Amino acid sequence: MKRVTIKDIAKELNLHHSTVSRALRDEKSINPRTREKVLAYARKRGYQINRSALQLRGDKNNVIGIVVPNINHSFFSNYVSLVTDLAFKHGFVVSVFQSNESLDQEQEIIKALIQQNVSGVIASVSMETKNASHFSLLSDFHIPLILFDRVDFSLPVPKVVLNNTEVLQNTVKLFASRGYKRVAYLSGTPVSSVFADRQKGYFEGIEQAGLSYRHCKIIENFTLEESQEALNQLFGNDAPDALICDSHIFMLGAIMKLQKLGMKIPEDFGLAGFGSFTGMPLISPGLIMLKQPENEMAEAAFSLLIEAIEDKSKIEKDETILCKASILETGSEGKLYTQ
Amino acid sequence: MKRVTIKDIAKELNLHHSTVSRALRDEKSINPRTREKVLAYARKRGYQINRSALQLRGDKNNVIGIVVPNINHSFFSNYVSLVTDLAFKHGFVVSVFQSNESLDQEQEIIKALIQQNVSGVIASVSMETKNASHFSLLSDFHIPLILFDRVDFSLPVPKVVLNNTEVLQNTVKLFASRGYKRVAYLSGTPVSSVFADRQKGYFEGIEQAGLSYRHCKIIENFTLEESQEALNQLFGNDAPDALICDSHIFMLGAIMKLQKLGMKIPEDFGLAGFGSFTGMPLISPGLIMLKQPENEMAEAAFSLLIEAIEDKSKIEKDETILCKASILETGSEGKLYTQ
DNA sequence: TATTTTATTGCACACGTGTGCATAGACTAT
DNA sequence: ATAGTCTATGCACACGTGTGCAATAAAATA
Repeated sequence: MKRVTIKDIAKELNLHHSTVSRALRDEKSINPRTREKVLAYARKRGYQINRSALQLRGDKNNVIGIVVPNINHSFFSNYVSLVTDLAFKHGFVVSVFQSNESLDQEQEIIKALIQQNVSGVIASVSMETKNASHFSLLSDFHIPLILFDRVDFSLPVPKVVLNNTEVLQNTVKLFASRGYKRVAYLSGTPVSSVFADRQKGYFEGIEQAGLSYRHCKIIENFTLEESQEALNQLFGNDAPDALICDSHIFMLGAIMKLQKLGMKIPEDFGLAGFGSFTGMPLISPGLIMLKQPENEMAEAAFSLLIEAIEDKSKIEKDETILCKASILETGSEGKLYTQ
Repeated sequence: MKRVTIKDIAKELNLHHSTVSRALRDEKSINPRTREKVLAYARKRGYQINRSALQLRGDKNNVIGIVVPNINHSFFSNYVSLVTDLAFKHGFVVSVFQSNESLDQEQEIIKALIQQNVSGVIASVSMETKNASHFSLLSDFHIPLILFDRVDFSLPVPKVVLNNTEVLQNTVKLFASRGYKRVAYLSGTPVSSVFADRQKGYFEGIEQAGLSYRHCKIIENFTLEESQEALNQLFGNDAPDALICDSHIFMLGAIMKLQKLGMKIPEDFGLAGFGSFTGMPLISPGLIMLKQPENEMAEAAFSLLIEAIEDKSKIEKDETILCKASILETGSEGKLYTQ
């Protein structure tokens, strides 16, 4: 009734456990007859290797840690889903942690990752984390780390990020080229590298397009309520004629606001934004969708990690992979502006 | 530069490793002066316990396995998020697996869970899994299992499910009481317990309400395209005047269809469905939302698991916790029909 | 002072696995 | 027949931790 081990098999077959171990690993030094006997008995008893024992010997335990601010967020859940599949295909198992945007929890998570002896970590830092130096504890334990999307550029590790600055520049310029003059922006707190970079891009884009109107509203929590409040202020006086949103929730709020005002997209108003939900293209045509290449980003992060796990000398490789968002317009079929 | 172990600390302080172990665990038999010395040095060197070694001794490793069909699905991502937080608060770590609705992968996952020596598992079985007997392998290894949402009632383990049959009965009857005569249903394949139960409830509800119209369309893949195809057939001839949807995607398709037909909700047509997305209540008022008590379900599953982990005699307790969905109507404020 | 109790620490083992080395037996070649 | 090679298996150790028991020293009691 107990879990069967290599020693159990050895005792049963009157062999030494080392012989059984070798047989199970298909070592050439083992007599084929013996190997068959061992394999047959192991199968019969449902033997499963004990990875804790392996790990204790110094072998890798093939666990990858994934740290995200919140799993229940379409971007991150998709990303976790992709990495989980990639990992499983490569014989890894994932441990998932969410920081809930809290620095304290992030620190606890790092301890847990170390105690678990994970083979490597991919992390997106929390909003609260201005300084991600606690992540360097991982390198003290020789655990490779890849930063993803929300990164701290001061950490000397490989990173995968979106071309946030450029996308905002291009979106503003696209609007300008279409004749919109008053392009506003609903963003998140610039503590996060993502939003800081985008805000930089927004202002640069305004500059480059020769526009004068500039309104960037910061939204703390990505809820419909907060976005509507911000929209009311924005439309109160000095209203925009185009808007870029950092979240599909903001876009939803904007669509509703515009419906109330009786304004049509894109004739009366230009609307662009990151993220989408099922059917959004069909609810309102003429939307500019800023699409992150999620598969590409996940795959890049994963292969960087595998590389670092297999060759630890690369842990400190301070390389940044910049993935390009595409700018699409909803309609009968999505039109591609930038790849 | 190497990871510091108990033995390292012992050597440095001229103590036996067992003494250090006891000091770190705050055993009363240790001299307070010694303990302080050990703690100070451990802190200084950044000692972190090695859970693999612990686990090898037979102690629990505090890893919980979560198996879902797909992480990137709002219901499951929310559920994984909730369980992850609960687990972390209780000193557990989660390993997440997705079966991609594939039986093969599910079997691989079970092996991985056993090799990892997880303390317990919460699983939702895949669509492809008609017979979940492979899960019983876990019990051979004395690993507690809780089934969640998508369950196989033939397995003698604790389960947490929604009152699927009842909800569909009640929704049909609610529509009937409001004067709708032709209530249709868009569902998933009844291989899954969830949809089988709901379909049963639909037909029972029709029966109990004394209606004659009955149209239950099965949709294989929950995409907007497939749902629109089904809706076109449904509205082709013998059209319904009310519809119950198993997914917010179907609801979205229906809303768009109704807009095209110029029909208003709820005056001309009754629409109900499971799942929601941000802002749905504001897109169309008068919707009947069938809301799963996600927190309650996650908490129930988690506490069942903890119970089973702490007292293995309860592993085989074949108990089913039935959580009640609420039936809400969107509007200025959600109106509650059933708790 | 002799003896018993108490306080603190060390020793040895176990958990499951893999590997370098030694050993034993069988076969080959001179 | 003796030495040498090859084949197959056993032995012993290591990984990091915790615990029952033994041992030592110090303190308390008689």
